[in-house]
Amino acid sequence: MDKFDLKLDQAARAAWLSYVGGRTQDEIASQLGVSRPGVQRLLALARQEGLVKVHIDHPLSNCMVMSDAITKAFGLEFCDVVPADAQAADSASHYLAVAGAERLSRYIDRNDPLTMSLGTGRSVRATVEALSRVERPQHRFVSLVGNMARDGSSNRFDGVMVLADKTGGDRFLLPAPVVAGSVDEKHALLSQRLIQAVADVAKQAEAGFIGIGRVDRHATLFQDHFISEAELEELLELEAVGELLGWPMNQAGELIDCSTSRRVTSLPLDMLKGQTLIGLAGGRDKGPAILASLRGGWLKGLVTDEHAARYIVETGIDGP
Amino acid sequence: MDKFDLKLDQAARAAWLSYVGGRTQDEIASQLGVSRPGVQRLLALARQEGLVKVHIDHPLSNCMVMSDAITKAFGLEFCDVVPADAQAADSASHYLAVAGAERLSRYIDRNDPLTMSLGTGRSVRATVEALSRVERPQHRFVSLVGNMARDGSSNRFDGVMVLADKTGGDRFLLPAPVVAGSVDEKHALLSQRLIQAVADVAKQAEAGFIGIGRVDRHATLFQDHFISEAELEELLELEAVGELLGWPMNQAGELIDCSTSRRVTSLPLDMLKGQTLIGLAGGRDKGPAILASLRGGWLKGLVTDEHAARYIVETGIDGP
DNA sequence: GGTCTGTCCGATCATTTGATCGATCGATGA
DNA sequence: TCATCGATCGATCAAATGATCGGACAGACC
Repeated sequence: MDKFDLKLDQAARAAWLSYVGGRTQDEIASQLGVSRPGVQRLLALARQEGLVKVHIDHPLSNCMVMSDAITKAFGLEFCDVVPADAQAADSASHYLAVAGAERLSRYIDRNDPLTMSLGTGRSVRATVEALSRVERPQHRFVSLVGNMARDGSSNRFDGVMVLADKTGGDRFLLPAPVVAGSVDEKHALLSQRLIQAVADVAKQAEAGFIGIGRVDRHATLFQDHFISEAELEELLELEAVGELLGWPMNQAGELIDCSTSRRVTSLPLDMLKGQTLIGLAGGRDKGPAILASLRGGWLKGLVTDEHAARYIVETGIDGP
Repeated sequence: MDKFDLKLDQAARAAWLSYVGGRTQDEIASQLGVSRPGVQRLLALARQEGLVKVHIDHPLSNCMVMSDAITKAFGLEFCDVVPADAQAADSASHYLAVAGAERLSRYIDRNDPLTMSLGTGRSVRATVEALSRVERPQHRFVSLVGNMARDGSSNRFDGVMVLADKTGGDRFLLPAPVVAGSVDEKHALLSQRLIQAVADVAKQAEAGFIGIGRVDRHATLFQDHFISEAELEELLELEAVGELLGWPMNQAGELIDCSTSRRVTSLPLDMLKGQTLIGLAGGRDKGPAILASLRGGWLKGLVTDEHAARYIVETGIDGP
């Protein structure tokens, strides 16, 4: 045992010289009188035994911890967690938008022609608005969700519109309401050549940025009158907690089949499993919805904030 | 400034991914959307700004033994001994600074308003520079030593300045030279309202971090022209071996009364006996000075290095 | 409006680090 | 005393890192 302690002592010394002193392993080797690989082993030992404690002294380090945990737990390609701003609740959505825009611009900046799909929602809208103007007429942007209200008016501020305006790219809108009036209407809509053409383009998209909706009294779907109060009640009855592109899902992320979901005109989520779907949502209230989306494995990337991330980590990843 | 903060944010992210997450710079680059050299620069920035804190969590048995011996022998509250580095004497002061900063941050991190006093010297300066930035505007930092040179210029990089900048706390500087030109000038200075006000704040400090100066040909006091060659000779004649805040003392730690010491404007050491004075100094050459300070009982804590510690243990504590 | 300067960015190369594998030394048992 | 097993050590190579350089962009000044 004494031998091991001696080694640990030397390991600690090597760690000091390396991490605090910034010496190279060669220098440490000559100082401690061992070979360079020997120093290597000492350092490995020091790390393994937990002698080396690294602390990043910045508020973001919290976010990084959670981001890492979420990425690993749900097999994402990335997860951006923006810091919560205690004194300015309204700016939280702005942070989200900036972070989202940064991800988005990674795709847009490319010169090769690109097809990108977009969902709807405040987050998506804010994200594209936060994007800076670049000339990319070769790109194509396509809606994954109908952008018409029930009264036939079309949302002028659809994400696709703004994005196409900013880049000069082509736009493909889905001229349909999010939720059709009846199953028959839905089938009628979906059989239209125009809509099928848009759907075809959407299938070719290599990535999609979509919002994540909660399903409760404050649901966007309900507040924006895409679904009626009775329909909301039915969804709640069936334990829906969130929705992606209008498709409701339960806590486990399983799609819910019901009278409402049968009338949703958006592209089926199954069809999009091949492409990189990126969720944008923040706020503790959205936590359950985001967690459901992650559990269902629908997303490849997530941009969220500290509040939601904390909910997800605490609720979704505590068990082993 | 906003731009700089954003950069720092990203630097923190990069540092986290690199040091905590163990990713390679390539992975970080693709994750943050910058080039690899970009990551490199971010990491350099993070280190430079002190975002990265490394702590080696192992008591080196050698250091530990001496630390214990010194703590007991001189009735200290603590004694930190950092490992020595054979080559590269310059980095030794960095080790000291890291250890000192760790002690210092124990005080600073507190939320209740705090008054701390600081001496001058390279060690103190390095220590505050190694401290990470924290927002603590409620704290007050006060000089124990005049921070003006004889030509009237004031050291912009006084420890108090840097510390106040880093925390946003209040600063109280002593607008006086360390050693006045004459006894009359000293009294004139000390009777100034302004200086008395600063002294009053200093008396309220609950802890002070001060350097320990040697008195010989390489004395800081002499090299920085705070005292003349003739004055140095006089001090050596009187067997001065060290000084605290400019107050010279002999081997036994007794203050020396002489033409020089009568002109020192710093706060009297007696007045500070109530507060926790913590000495920062390392290197075998500083051994005698440190030992004298300990023997005089002026210090409650010590941060030193292996060299000085060995000198102290061998010279000062050999008899039982 | 043009040019100039300073700053920032990314390609390239030298250095450092991490990992593998064969060799050597020591311990143990016949 | 010798053989064998095991552990540790150091040579070598691939990967990762740090540093330098040339070029491009933005802002300022003329």
